[in-house]
Amino acid sequence: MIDRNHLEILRAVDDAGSLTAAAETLHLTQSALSHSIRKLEASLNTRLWIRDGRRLRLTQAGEYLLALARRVLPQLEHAETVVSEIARGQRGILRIGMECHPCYQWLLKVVQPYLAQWPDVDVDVKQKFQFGGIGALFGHDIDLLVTPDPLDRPGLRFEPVFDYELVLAVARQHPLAGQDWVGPEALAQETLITYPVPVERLDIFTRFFLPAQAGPARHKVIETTDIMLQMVAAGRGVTALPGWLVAEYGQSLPIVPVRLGAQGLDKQIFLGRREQDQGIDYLEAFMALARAVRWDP
Amino acid sequence: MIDRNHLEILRAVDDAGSLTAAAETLHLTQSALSHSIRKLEASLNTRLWIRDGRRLRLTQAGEYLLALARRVLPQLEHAETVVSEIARGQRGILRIGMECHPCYQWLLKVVQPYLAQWPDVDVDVKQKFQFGGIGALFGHDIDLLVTPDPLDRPGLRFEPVFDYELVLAVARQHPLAGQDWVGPEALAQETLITYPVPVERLDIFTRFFLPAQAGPARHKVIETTDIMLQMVAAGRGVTALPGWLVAEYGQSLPIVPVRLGAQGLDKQIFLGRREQDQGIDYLEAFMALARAVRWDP
DNA sequence: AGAGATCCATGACTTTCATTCATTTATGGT
DNA sequence: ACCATAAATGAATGAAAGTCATGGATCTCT
Repeated sequence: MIDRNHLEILRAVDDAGSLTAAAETLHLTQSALSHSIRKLEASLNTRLWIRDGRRLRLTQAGEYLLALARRVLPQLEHAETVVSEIARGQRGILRIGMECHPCYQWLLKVVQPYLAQWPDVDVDVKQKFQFGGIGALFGHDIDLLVTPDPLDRPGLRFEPVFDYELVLAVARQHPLAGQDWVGPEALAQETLITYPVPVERLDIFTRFFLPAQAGPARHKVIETTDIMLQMVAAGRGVTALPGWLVAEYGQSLPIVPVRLGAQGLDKQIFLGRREQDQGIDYLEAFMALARAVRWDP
Repeated sequence: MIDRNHLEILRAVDDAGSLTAAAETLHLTQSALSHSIRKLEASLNTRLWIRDGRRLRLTQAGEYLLALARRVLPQLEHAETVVSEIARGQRGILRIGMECHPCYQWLLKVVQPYLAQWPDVDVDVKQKFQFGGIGALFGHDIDLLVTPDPLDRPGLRFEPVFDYELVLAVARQHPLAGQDWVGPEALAQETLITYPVPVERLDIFTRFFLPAQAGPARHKVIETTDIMLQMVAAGRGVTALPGWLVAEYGQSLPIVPVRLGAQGLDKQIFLGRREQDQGIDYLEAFMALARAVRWDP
């Protein structure tokens, strides 16, 4: 059984040139080393050194193990520093879950400076969850959840990270483009484009159409924000998105925002995490950055 | 201090799924493992597992160490089998020293079947020695020495591996080509080509020219046998080489052998090794093969 | 809800093993 | 021949790893 000790001795003896000198560097007595190597040789059933005069020379088996030591020991030593970094929260993998399609744009704005600040932390973003975002948080599949629905459960903590208004994005030459706001009935002849999620999780339905017992003429689903807004710009439909996002895309595409209802649809995005993770530096740092980032100037 | 034990435990717990099951496979009690991991965690100042219900889940630090274990443990295990192979003389590096230029051709004929027979033994051939071939043997720079001079020293053993005749190689159309043999004075007008070694180590001088107080007209040195014989074939000189070697090259080049002196110059090549190396399988095997190989049909 | 089974944690104790101390043996240099 | 230096050895010791017995927590099944 080759133990770390043994590799350590192999290396020290080779570096120091003699048992006595190696014992010094290992803060042991020469006797201890002599006993150790004798025992190791016995367990391997091989000589690793042969006495040549009053110095030791490695046998071929010894040479082989020395090479192993020089290969393996640095890995173990490095692992110790890495573990201590992880322990102090200075290194790790931050796995972020997303339950809110347009938030991806926002997340990018946080992750970018974050990665620069924490070079030893890897960020991983997941979007599909077998048991929902909360389940993923509980099951330790993710460490942070970006969601519009802060389901308050013991063991979890949700915190709003930004407020925004959900607006209707329409093409610039669309008849509705000039209006201050639109009501549900004004969209009765329109095509509504949304992300492919259940209607009960779309605020445009739950808070806009349903209360008025109204609905759009057609409903199409599209996966990506870019294509979605290309469609809107082409006059092929309208969609509900965060105001800041529409404003941003408005700079490159002929689309404009229109308020939904007289008061507008206000929303909040929350960042959820496990209570027990409190105190992990790189996680706290992400929260702080998330709160700080402004998304529309 | 991360020890092999610890990695072993990390892996076993992950494989078995629980402490209790891992204890089984490691032939330890569950209690022993519990104590061990507790101590390891204390020494690293980090939790590696967190209790999740009645099962253990790895923390990030734990995951990292598990990855380390899966990387490092197989190396240690493999090393153990390699060492035992080396111990049984079934694996190693055979370092052969050469003090005899033309022997290289012969060596190739031995090494070729040897490598096939001993796939786990590497062969290394060295030709330059700071303190001579004997010194290299004593200094463990080489394990075998191929030499024409068996310097008998305590601790070393030399064994003749083949006898041959040193002959003069001349171009086929050379005036001497038809003769049964040549005397020293017959070469008084010739150019002699040799390897670049001191004259006192060239038999053609020590045993042929010097006793007759004669010598060649010119003496050129060339490193390689191939070029040397190209020169001879081109009529640019003559050279002294093993008969079997000249015969072999004679098949592709217009060169022929001529006996040196009426009786010819007989030589022997020896293989030397350290006495203490007796019993090393792959070394003995090389000796046996060396004795067995026939070099001229 | 309760009983039983399963799993991990813990403390006291025992055993094993690494380490030290004191000495001997071997080897080189002067 | 003598001294300095290096490794080996054996007995003694102490720390670390292991066991045993037990308790607490959690999950499952009825």
